[in-house]
Amino acid sequence: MTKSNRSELPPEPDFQLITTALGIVSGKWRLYIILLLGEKTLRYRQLSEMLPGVSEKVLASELKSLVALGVLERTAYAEIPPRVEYSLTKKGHLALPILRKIQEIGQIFN
Amino acid sequence: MTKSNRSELPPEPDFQLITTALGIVSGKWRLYIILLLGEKTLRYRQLSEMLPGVSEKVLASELKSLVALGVLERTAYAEIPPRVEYSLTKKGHLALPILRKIQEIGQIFN
DNA sequence: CGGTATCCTCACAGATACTG
DNA sequence: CAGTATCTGTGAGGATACCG
Repeated sequence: MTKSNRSELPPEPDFQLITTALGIVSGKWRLYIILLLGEKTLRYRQLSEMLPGVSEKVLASELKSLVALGVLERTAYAEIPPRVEYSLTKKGHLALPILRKIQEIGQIFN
Repeated sequence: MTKSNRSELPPEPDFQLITTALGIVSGKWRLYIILLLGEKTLRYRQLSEMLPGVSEKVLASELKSLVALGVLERTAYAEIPPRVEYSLTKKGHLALPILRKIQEIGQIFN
């Protein structure tokens, strides 16, 4: 009774949900990558240039993980030279508003 | 011009904010600890029992870090046996709604 | 009760060189 | 251009024993 709770979170923290969520965002570059792709689709090289300091290996493996998690979508075009674009999936877009909000936490504690 | 943007986030991701935010939540038990204390003040032993699987050392060091970051408050009572209570600071309470929302990301990707 | 003090280990971030 | 392959180190996280 009381009222419907169709999309509300339980009042108590849920360890499973937290673990899943942290699996998405934890990693020095992940959140940044997702937020960049939340604005527009980008090519690998563009991402690499927008993230000075990240090594090729780390960027590639983070992208691969995020694709596997269903956050990002990878589109390869059969051209020469090769072109690969990364964008958010539907789920990624669903999560985007919350992911953006995480930056507000940074504002509070800066 | 346009409209006021007193508390809005910039459209582009801010690496500094993201880094600060991740420094708060990243860590296997941190978010869980914060959300538990978001509901009520708890003693060390209570936290320890609500987090089966966390070792004494890890719990103590996570609590210490969160206190240092300004998320938690530690109150020790000069009693025997000793009593120590942990609660959210003002900043912690400010961040709480966003921190709770992070669980929704888990719902999306489960 | 509320922690330290030690010791361990292994996953993962990073640098660099190379390839389809 | 868009990645792999390989090697390396660092530190978060953990197990256990002990202390004020």
